[in-house]
Amino acid sequence: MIQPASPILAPQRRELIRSLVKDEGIVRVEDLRQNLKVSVATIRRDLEILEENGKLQRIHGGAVTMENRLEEAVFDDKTNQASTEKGRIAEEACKLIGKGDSVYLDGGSTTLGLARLLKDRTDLTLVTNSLRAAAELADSGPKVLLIGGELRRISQTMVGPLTSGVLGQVHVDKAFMGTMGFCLRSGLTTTDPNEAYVKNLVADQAGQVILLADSGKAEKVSFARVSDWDAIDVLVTDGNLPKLFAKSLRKRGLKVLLA
Amino acid sequence: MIQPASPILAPQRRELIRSLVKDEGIVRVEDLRQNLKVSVATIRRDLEILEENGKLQRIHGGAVTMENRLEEAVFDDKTNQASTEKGRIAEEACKLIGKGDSVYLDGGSTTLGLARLLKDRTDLTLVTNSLRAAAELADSGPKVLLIGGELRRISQTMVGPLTSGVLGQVHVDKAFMGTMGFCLRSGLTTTDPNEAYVKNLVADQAGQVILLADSGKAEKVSFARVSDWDAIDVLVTDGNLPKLFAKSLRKRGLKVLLA
DNA sequence: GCGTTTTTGATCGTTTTTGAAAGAAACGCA
DNA sequence: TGCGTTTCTTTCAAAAACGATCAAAAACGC
Repeated sequence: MIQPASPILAPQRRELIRSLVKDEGIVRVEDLRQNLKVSVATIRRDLEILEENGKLQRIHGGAVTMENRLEEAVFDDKTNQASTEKGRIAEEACKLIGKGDSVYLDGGSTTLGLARLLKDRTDLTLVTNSLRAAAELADSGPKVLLIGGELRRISQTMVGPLTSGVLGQVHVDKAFMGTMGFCLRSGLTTTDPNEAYVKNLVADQAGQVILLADSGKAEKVSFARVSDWDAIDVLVTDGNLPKLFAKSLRKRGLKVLLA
Repeated sequence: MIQPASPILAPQRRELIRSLVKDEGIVRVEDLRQNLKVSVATIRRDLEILEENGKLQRIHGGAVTMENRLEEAVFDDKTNQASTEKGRIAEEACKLIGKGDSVYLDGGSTTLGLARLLKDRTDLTLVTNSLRAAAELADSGPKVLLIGGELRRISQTMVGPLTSGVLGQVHVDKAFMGTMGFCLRSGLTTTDPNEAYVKNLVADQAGQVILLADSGKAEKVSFARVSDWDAIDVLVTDGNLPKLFAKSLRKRGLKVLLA
């Protein structure tokens, strides 16, 4: 049966606009009016609602995706200061994730970069203690499990003994860890003992432990000891790592990947 | 759609609507009226029933599948909607919190309002399954513990059996719970069984269980049963709650506060 | 068959959505 | 900067959809 131009329901129309913005990156009010056969007033109202819901960002004459916001671009640069290196490390790490894997994602900027690469990986199960990683994947992506625990404000991660509650009940194939410093003698260190506690718990039970750290962290030692090198299976870092350092780690049985 | 000469039975019609919504993703009241040859009043009643049974989600002019329901649109509408009432409810609830208390904060818009009022309460320990509540208190406020668990995207809460890991290790003086519907006969109900599971765990071990719900939720029944009224100690709602309702609850031993 | 309960359709007042119009603000260009 | 044009916000009224209520119709049990 052919419908004589059956009108579209309001929520359906808004969903249409939302996906259009997502696909095109930008839409114009006038285009929407012609395509959707409603008045500009209605279009504007729709955009207003969608903006309130955080689905898009209105601009003069139309709307753009949240990602396209200038503001956000600035912000992203900040988090990725050494963004080229950290981004490359994240991309390299991403290649290590197989289909259907269950992975743990530690807190930190490098691992956060990895989280951004997983938005389409609905095949994965992701365990994390990072609120930012969870926020990054809030709308789509893998199944997300958060470990509980005390919120450490500065890093926006969950730490401390309570984390054992959930961590004791799950297993991950691969754990991607961050660190504040790594050193041949002292192993891995971080600033907060509670944070270290979690990293240890994870490392203990993960099938494979993969450390993501830019070369700037090499030979840096922080306050809280996390673990020795034998807890680590793979190190993904950048090409500026001293060759002797890499060689020494490889002799200890680690796989060292330079992004 | 082909019509039998004889009228069809009501349950048969509803099943038809249900499968239509499932297939099409969206249906319009007017279309249903024409195809089913019944009045709009009947269609509306059918949709109402199907919605109560969790089979679909009503929207202005029709209905959509539960999967299609415009995610945050639903949630955010709620945060804005009766915001004055919810704000008052939150303020009233806030008065119940004593110095140094440990409190649990459930997910939902009303409890989120309460979270906003706690930014200066550094004396508290707050346990929550809500990422939004945690985000609200990300910079300052009480000590925050998050329970772990699977991330439920639509509500941005952690749900499911894994939550028992942390919840088993903590005790809270007061638990502030939200709900999708509360009803004298059916008690408390919500949309997701995993969500209900968490609410139950919390209610079981909290010193005092305080339900925050605007009167619009009264006599609404959702899909997943949470608990009976005897699990609740205090109900904080608004003045629009039918007096008989309040009276009946008080008779059952609940404290009913009208904000 | 008859009284009762359930279902249905109609009506009315209310809420939501929509489109139009007028003044304000932003933009492009000289 | 100033000016014309486009776009935006605000406001209002019409239209569509809604919930509540009531009476008629149908289904039901005995």
